[in-house]
Amino acid sequence: MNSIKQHLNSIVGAAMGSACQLENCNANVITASRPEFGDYQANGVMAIAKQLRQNPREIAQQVVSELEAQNHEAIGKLEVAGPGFINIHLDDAFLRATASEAIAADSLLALTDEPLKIAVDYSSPNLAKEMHVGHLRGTIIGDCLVRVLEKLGHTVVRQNHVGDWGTQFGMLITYMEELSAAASESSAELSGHLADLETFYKDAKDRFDNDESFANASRQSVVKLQSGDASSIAAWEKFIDESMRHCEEIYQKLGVTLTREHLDAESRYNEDLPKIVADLEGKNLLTESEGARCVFLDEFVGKEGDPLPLIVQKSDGGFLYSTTDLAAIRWRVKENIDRALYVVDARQSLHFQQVFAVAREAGFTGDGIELEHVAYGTIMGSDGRPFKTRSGDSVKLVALLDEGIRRAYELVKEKNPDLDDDEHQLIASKVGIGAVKYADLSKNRTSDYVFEWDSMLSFEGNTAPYMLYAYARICSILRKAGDYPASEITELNAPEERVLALKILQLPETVHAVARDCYPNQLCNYLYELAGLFMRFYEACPILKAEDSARSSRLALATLTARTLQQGLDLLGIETLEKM
RNA sequence: GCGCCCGUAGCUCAAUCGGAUAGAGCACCGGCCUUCUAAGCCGGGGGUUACAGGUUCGAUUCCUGUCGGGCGUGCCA
Repeated sequence: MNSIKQHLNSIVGAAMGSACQLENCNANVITASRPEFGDYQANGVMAIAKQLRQNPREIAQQVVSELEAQNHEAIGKLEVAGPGFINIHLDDAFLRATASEAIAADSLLALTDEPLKIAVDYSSPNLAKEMHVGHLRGTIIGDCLVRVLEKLGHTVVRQNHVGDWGTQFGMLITYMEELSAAASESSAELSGHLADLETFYKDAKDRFDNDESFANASRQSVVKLQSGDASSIAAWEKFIDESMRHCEEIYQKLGVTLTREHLDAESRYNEDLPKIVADLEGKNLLTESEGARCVFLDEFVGKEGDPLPLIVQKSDGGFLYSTTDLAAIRWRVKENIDRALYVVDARQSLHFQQVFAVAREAGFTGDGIELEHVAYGTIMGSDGRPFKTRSGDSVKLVALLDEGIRRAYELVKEKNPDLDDDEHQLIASKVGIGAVKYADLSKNRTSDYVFEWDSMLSFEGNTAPYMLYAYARICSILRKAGDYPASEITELNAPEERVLALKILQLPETVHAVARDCYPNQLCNYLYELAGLFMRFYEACPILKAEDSARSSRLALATLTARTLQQGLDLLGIETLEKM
């Protein structure tokens, strides 16, 4: 299905064009700000009138006459209001027909006219350590965007840019080898040690800091690893494999679509890195400064007005994240990627500005791959500081998710004591995980937000449970309805019915906006409104007890609501429940 | 010092890239279950959108300044 807003935009825009003798008029159609203004409103006339120095109301009236003459089936009534708004009331028969079509079709969403190849770089944990809250937003938001883009028919390349290379791995491998040598441990026992990566890392770091011979061995290990020494590589692979297993466990628990095949490990670019530096040099972009090899661009200024470099090679010869990022851009261009999204913490925005600018300057961007830093804010504790444990450590993601499930379990048991424990467990895991994800996705991506168990699990307001509950209620009705012939929406007489049907038909415009702007909270807002409208419909309009045609029409409307909720939540990465 | 982001109800958050009377939830007060799941619905109070200017038909949104906060600012990722 196409978006109604898009449709109105194009017909109103065309009418404006012919009324004003202009091409490409932007009708600027939005959903009406108040119910008495109709369903949609076109705001574009005022801007055009200003440009032409004409009376906006007169132009609006001309546009309305033009549209009325064209007799569009979607439009029921038009009126000029205020300084030059055009209020649009949709035609009821059109709404009924469109909603009925949506039931017949499998999905409310049509594929995009312009399918692109889009790379989404997200999650990106460092395999030396365990995943923590710092990875939550990127993982969740990235996964939502990936789902949305794929649903619209884009080809999506997920890239999990894990950190699997660098000096710290020398230390970890050395520690790992030391442990296995000391106890001649089997690999199973070794896994036991690695099960708590955080402690493992700390212990290794302790050895590194306090034992000179261990530190030396670690440094040598790095050199051996980088020169391709077989046994070092084998140890490294073992470590990476084990660490990756931890990530997968979390992805699974979180219901995220990432798997091993989406790995875009930084080690993959190892061989490209010297070439990147050489190419920059060849383009006269490279400057040696304080022993490091840098690219200076005029637009970047540091402290005291000094030029600010993007360092691509350290004075010790090592490469950096920036070098890998440049290599990745090149790879994407070679793969004909049209758009690359970097779902990464907002604190790295300067880094990306620099990398993107250098890539363009060096001609690495081909015919203009679109590079976007999809920045997100920090998760804060209730004290307004970045979210940490009481002792000041970063909160492990496993622990966080388990706590969500545990808290949900207590609530589910209390609310619905009749269900058996298996059901409690299942509901708790979906509700707990859904609550955590939804709490994140429903906030404006770019701002910091406060992590609060109580509000995300209080099951009230704009939360996952509220929507899951709405869905479960519908399922319950449909179960009780048994066999019913509901395939058409034949009446939208009650205002609650009409408003609900219209909201359902607005899913496409919402999803397209998310695909364009990468703000998942737009979808959350939409679903919250949808669920709220259903709740009101539910209170106001009996379904099972209604008379024949009303019953079947309302069952159809309920079915369509359920599907829309299910589809919307699925795009967020949240699983629905038929009972709760 | 410079750069980026932010400041909306007591609290947590919205506001469809400039639209009409700034919306929800929590908390507070009051109603609704012999009727489809009350994890729900309805009503009430609560705002000079940090402050001061400017741009225009119209500003939470854009510009300037002030105050307050966060982040970043050359060998981490």
